[in-house]
Formats: sequence, structure tokens, C-alpha cells
Amino acid sequence: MEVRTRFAPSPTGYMHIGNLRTALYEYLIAKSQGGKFILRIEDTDQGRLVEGSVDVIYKTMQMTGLQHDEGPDVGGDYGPYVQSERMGMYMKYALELVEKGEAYYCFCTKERLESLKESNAEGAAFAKYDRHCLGLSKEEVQAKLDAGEPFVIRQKMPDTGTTSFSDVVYGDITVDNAELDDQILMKADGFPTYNFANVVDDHLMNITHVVRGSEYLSSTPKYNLLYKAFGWEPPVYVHLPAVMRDAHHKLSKRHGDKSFEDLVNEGYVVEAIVNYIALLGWSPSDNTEIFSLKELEEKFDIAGLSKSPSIFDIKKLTWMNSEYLKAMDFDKYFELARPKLEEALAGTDLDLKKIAALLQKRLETLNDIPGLVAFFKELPEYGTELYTHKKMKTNDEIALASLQAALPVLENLPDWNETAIHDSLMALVGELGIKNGQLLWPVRTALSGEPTSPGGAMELADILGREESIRRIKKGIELLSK
RNA sequence: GGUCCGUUGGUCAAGGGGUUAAGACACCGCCCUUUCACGGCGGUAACGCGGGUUCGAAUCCCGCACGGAUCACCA
Repeated sequence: MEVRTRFAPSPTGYMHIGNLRTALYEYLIAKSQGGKFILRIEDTDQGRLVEGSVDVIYKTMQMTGLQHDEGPDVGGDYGPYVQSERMGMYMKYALELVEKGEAYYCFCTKERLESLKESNAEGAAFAKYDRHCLGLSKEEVQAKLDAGEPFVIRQKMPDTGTTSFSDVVYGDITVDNAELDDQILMKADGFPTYNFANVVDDHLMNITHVVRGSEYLSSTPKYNLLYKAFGWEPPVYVHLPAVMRDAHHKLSKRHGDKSFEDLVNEGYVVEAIVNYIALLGWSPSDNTEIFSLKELEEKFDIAGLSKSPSIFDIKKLTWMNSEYLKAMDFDKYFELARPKLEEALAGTDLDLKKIAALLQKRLETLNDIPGLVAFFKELPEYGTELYTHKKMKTNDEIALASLQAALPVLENLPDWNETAIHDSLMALVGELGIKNGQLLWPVRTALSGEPTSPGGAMELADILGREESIRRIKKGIELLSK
């Protein structure tokens, strides 16, 4: 049978990292077995609906490459794929269950339910519904219905025995049926509850693998009983451990944790993000860590899923991001880096490609760019202590002499290019009989005004150009002469 | 509180009766080097606790501790 998984996000405005990982695994479970990946928008909570967030979902799927085979925007044979458009179809199924004796009408008021909880309150936060309405005769129910009394439909749980199900990640789980509440299937407003709609939708859409967060583990017996009540084949369950911020808290946007788009805005490469989150709760059998989505599709194996929550480690993502940046085709990398460079170096005519090339092996995220290149645009104020470098065996005195020696050499260079600069400076080192660093460190320092720079003396001089390089060296001489 | 789940270095994790308990990030050191980075080499660092079973337990069993989830006419 064809594997079918679905990603069923609520449109709340942004793509949570945990949700994205769930989507990734759903995609991979389907694709690694030649199946279909479906997108279903669960927008029934109109109160939480955020304008434009469905587009955020589409855009994220598109950017990450998690292309769905069916969904509101691409169609499919099992639509509609937006839950709010399915509202008319659930009552029929609920009534079918009532007919079978697997569910029943309940006319209890919220007030009665409240007082039920209170009377039970002592210590325990849990109060099962007392089945007050279960005993109603057909006639009594009909009379209340005719009188227009508001009602809900509740699932009738078995009162003895146990319910078991098998989860791919967590194994066999059994609970006492006595633990199960007669949950509401249809609400008084005529809409289904989330749990009910989910089961009906998943069945109607032929979903074979239900993949979701482990917070649903405890309600899965109810789901399973629902399938059983209908006489439907339950799906394969794959519950995923949470993605945590720290040992005690799940990642949450509300507590300032970053969403997918936040990470992108902070200069993380989409592929790196996808790669990294694939490893949060899953590991391949061959121990590799860097792989593309395509490679993941081939490598992915449900058996590699782990049971315990994992903490999102931005440092490892950052490392991975730098790996992606380094390995990236230069043109593609340059496209990503260009906007940042243009912004940081606006008003200059510097060679952005050369600068980008210097940066490629030094970046952790694209947002590092402005800080690393600012000195190209404007020489920062700096103190002469930068000229003292133990390993380079330099101090103010040596630096001054070196800059003074370098100045005429550079001024008189016939051609200004990296090779020419290199050769002339190295020749000067030979003439003066000093160590490379004793000449090059002062020049680099004068050119950048920074303790570190993305490149050495020759590279910086080449990029800055003769005029600016000379100006900066003179500035250095002036500073050191004081 | 009931129920369910989890627990290998700071982090991600492999390993499912016999291992010097992998690997990666981070951290530290060395090398390379015109700085920084990159790259290379190396180092510190872990099986929650207590009982069993066994010749032998990180691995199996039972307790305990700690953490998390769940217990809505929310999704």
C-alpha cells in the first residue's frame, strides 16, 4: 500500500522549528518509501488565525524543498485540504457512531460539568464525565432534540479492559480503559473537536502514517478506539520527541526562540537549517552529518528515530551553516552574500566579488558580513598597540620602520595587483633582512585598523587600491610617529 | 494527584549482554600560516541511583530518583 503522510499545521503566523522538523520527517517517511506527502491546513480555530500565515506555510515548504503532492494550493483527490472547508462532513460520521452505540448525545450544561469538576477537585485535576446522559432513552433524546436543547456528542469509551497500540518510536503502549474520558466529538456549535476531525480527515485522506509530537501519545488510545468504533484500519503511529530550548522547556516562539524565518533572516542557509533539524531526534546508520534533502530521502530510516527530547543547539547549526557556506558553489554563495555586501559597502566601488571570496571560508552566518567588511569602507580609529604582535615580532618602532619602507615601494609599483604587491613586498622583506611578519603585520594593521581582518596585507592592499592603501599607510606612519 | 513517556560527556548522538563506551558541535592545546579564519593533529569530558539475573550489564528485570507529557465544548 502506498505510504501517505500529512503535515497539518495551524496557520499561526510563523514556522516553528519543531513543526518544521515534524514536516521534514513526514516528508521523509513518505518519500523514502515512494509515498505521498500531503499538506492540510487546520484553521478551525478562527481566534488564532493570523493573516497571511498560510502563505508563510506555502513559502516555507517551497524554500525547504518539502514539496507536497497534495494540498490546498496544488489540489489532489482527497480535498478539500483546508479544514474549515470540511466543516459540513463531520456530523454524519458522529451520527454514524451514535447509531452504532459507540457515541451518545449529551445535554449537560457547562455549569453542571463545572460543578462536577469542583466536587471532584480534591487534589486531582482530573474529573471524568459521569455519563449522566448515557442513560437517556431514545425518546428522551428525541424530545430534547425537538425542544432545541443544545447538545454535544460524546464518544462512549469501554469501561473495562485495556487499549493497546503500537508506536513506531515508543513501542507498545497499553492503558486502562477506565482512564479514558468520554470525550466530546461534536461541540454544541455543531463543529467537530480537533481530535475527531483529525481522525475523520486522516481516514478520509487515506493517511497511512500519523506523525506528530509525543504530546499526543496520551490521547492516542482515544484515537485508536475511534478508528475501531468506525471499523476503520488505524494508521501507523509515529510519535516524535520534542525539540527543546533547554532541559526543561520546549522551543517556543513565545519565549523568544527563533522560528524558521528568523533563522533565515539571521543569515542561516535554508539547506543547513533543514540538515541540522533532521539530526535533532534522528541519526543515520552511517554516521554522516552533512547531507542534502535528496540524500536524506535515500538515507532516511524510521528506525533511526530517537525517543528522548533533544535540545536545539544553535552553535552546532552555526558550524553546519559555515560548512554549507564553505562548500557552496561560489556564484550561489555570492548571490546570497551580495545584498549584505552592497549594503555594508554602499558608496564604494570596491570589488565585491574579491571581498566575498575572502569571506567565504570565514563566515559562520551571512550576517557576519557587515562587521567583517566595515573597515573596507572606512578605516576605524585605532591605537598603536595593534602594531605590537608578539608572534610577528613587531612593536611600534619596527612597525614604523616597515611602513616607511613599504610606502615608496607601493607608491612606485607599476601595476597594482595582488601578485605585484606580493612580489614587491617579499622582495622588500629580503632587502631589509627581517621576518615576513615584521613587514606584513604592520601593513595589514595600517590597512585595516583592526586586530583581525579577512585577509592579509597583500589581499587587503589589492582590494583597497593604490590610493587608499597609500593613504592608510601614511595614516599609520603618522600615528606611529607621535 | 492518576496515567503515559524519557534519562550515555556541556550539546547532538552510536552502541540493545563481553567495546580502550564511536563520531560530531563546543571548549582547550599543538602544527600550518602575513593577522583572523580554513585545514591538519591531539586533549579534557558520559552510561541518574539502588537492587537483582548472569561467568560477565550502559545494554535484560524490578524498584527509586529526577525530568517531561497528558488529564478542555483548544488545536
